[in-house]
Amino acid sequence: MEEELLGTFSNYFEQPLIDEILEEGKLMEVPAGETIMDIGQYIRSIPLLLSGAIKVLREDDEGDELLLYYLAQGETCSVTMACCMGHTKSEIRAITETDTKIVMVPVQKMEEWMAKYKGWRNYVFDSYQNRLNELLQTVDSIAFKNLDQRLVDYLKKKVEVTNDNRIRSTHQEIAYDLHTSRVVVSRLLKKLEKMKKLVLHRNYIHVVDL
Amino acid sequence: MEEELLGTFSNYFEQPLIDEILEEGKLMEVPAGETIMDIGQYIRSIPLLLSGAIKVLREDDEGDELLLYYLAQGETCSVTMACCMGHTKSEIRAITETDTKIVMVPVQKMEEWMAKYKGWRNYVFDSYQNRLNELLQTVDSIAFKNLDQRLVDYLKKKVEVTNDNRIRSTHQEIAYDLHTSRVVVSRLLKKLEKMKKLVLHRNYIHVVDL
DNA sequence: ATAAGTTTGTGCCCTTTGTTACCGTAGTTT
DNA sequence: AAACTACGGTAACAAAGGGCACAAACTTAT
Repeated sequence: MEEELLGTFSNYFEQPLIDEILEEGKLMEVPAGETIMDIGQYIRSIPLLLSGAIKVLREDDEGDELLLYYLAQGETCSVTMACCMGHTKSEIRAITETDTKIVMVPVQKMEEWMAKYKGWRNYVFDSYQNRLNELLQTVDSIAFKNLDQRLVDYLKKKVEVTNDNRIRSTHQEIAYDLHTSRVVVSRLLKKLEKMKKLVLHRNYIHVVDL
Repeated sequence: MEEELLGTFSNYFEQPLIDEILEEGKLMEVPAGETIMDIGQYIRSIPLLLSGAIKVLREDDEGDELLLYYLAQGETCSVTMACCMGHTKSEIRAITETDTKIVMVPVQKMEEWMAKYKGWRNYVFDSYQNRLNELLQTVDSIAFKNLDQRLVDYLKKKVEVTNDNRIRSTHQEIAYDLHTSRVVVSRLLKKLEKMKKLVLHRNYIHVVDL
């Protein structure tokens, strides 16, 4: 685990901090598709993502979902951090998009390191900044763009994050992420196929050029 | 200024910090309707809101706007802070909604106090948390609600923030904030009037019961 | 092989929201 | 008073997206 920590975070973290993380953090290997955090849960540790990708989503009272953003290697979920610090319940759900390796750090340590390590402070702040910017982009996307464009953006992001130009999702799953209906997604995908941007198959989509 | 600072922030800030703010901060009194921060600007100081309210909005490339949230007394704009810390340009526009009193604190001090004062750290974190949550609510609102409900929420919030149940806006201004057209706003407002929830007048709306 | 379930394609219609156009009213300027 | 401007009301139409129904293609279980 040390090499991975070093490789991913060494530009942020000083050696004593790395040592503490090794000591206090708990390494988890999670397969794709697992819910590692859910709405309404209390959170006692925060995740540092060593490898893989995690999707973060929001749900309303009626169970309607919306993808907020993906977390990639070296990132952490600030919304979760915010919940930790405020000792409130989680506002979001996090699901592994690919197989992942995660270090879980207990909240108390996180607060302690805040005063103790400049590298940690910087990391936490940069994370907040990144998350805020991602959220702003999400807002832009749903406020200013139409579904065609949102779908294209979604597919691009998915290819990037999974590092695979075959998207292994059903139309229904995509519809949930974009908070729309399966019929609409099928329609738009067909349109993209006619434009030669992708090829549709059962259970996966081959992205050619978006 | 000291009394106002104390009144607003004394639950967060220790006395030496208050003293430093008094020394380093610059008090500004800004009338309603002024743009105090604009998209693309570099930011050299962050605002602490002593009194009044500020509206924070986002704009896309085509100049379409969307209200993100309001800042109230004792709050600060985390998106701005994030820009400061990352030394990037502002992602948002901030306009005074009412007459306001603001203390502007230079970025360097803010970073310095981060290591020095626990109260400041807590304040900054709570701010981030509040902003993230507000942004999540904004996302919920545009993703899951229809315009009727968004308009009602908007009017409620406006009454709360200005502490005035006469909303002094034209339909066009409301349309800009909600990122829709004037005609649509007029239509929905008329519907609300028929439901006895408000009374329409030229240049202002008398909110009765939403 | 057959049945049952899942996934996708598609036509039709409805609701919500956006657009255009035009009018009346109030206030302002000349 | 006439002309102009900003604001709001409304009708008619357009576009985007959602819902329903059903068929076809494919997969899995029996």
